[in-house]
Amino acid sequence: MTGTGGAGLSRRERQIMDVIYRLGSATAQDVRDNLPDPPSYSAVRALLRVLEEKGHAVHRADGPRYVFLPTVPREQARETALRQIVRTFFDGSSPEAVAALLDLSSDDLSDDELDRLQTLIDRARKEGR
Amino acid sequence: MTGTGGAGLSRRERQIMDVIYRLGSATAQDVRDNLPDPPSYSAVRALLRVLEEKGHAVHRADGPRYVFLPTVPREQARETALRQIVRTFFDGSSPEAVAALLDLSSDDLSDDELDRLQTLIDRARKEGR
DNA sequence: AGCTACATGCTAATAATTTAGCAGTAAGCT
DNA sequence: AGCTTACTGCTAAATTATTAGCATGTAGCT
Repeated sequence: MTGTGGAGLSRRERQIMDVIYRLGSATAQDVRDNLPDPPSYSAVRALLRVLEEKGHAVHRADGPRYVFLPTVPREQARETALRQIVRTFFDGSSPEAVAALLDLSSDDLSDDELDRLQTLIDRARKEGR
Repeated sequence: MTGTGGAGLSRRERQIMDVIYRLGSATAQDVRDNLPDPPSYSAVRALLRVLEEKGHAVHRADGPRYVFLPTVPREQARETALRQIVRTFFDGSSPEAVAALLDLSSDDLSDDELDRLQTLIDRARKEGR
């Protein structure tokens, strides 16, 4: 296997996939508008073609333009991303990660959200025994 | 600005930084041992030199060899990483991310860990009012 | 002291990524 | 209909990233 290998995406490829995941779906123009240090429109399209060839994205025609979608569903991709972070930065301990995440945003947690987390913890407790 | 720009690291560079963060610190050999599709020892060292030039890592002499450390502390780096994921995959909602994280590992959460999370939630609740 | 093993620094070649430009086509408007 | 605008596909060039090799230095051992 050549190119970027099975291991990962190149810098731009990753940036583009991030945009697509963030927006859910995106046209070449959408992508360009959301890219740091955006290159030419042509460049973006070339990268999108590469991503399609590599199987990371697909497109659907929407009128005159293409809308790009990720092949790996968002939920699955984010799970992978979370696992990666937990492994790299939290010694594989997800509770540590949860703690950090709570810390990160304890300011803007609404009561509803706290209730929701409470429910999740209660559920985990039941399942655990 | 040239090179990888302010935006991010190349594929290998990121892989290497991940290893360093995971191990806390690492020699060139450590890095190589933990790299997917490991290239030659020389290649690893060249990359480490680049990472130093770009300011992402520093080294300290440990006897005859160099031990590499990240310049950005782990805690700060993981915060950045978490924010990035939350933004890309969870519409900026960290509670969603927490929920996914709990889901991801509800099986292997110990009672102690659950207690700890409970405490965190209680604390957030107090702070919020 | 001499040998071995394992480091490093540096350099140059190769491979991959990233980019922009040109030509063509369809939609929408006046 | 003719014009403008916004797309696409493709290709070729420039820039970056990635790699291996060679020369050299130092610690540790016999």
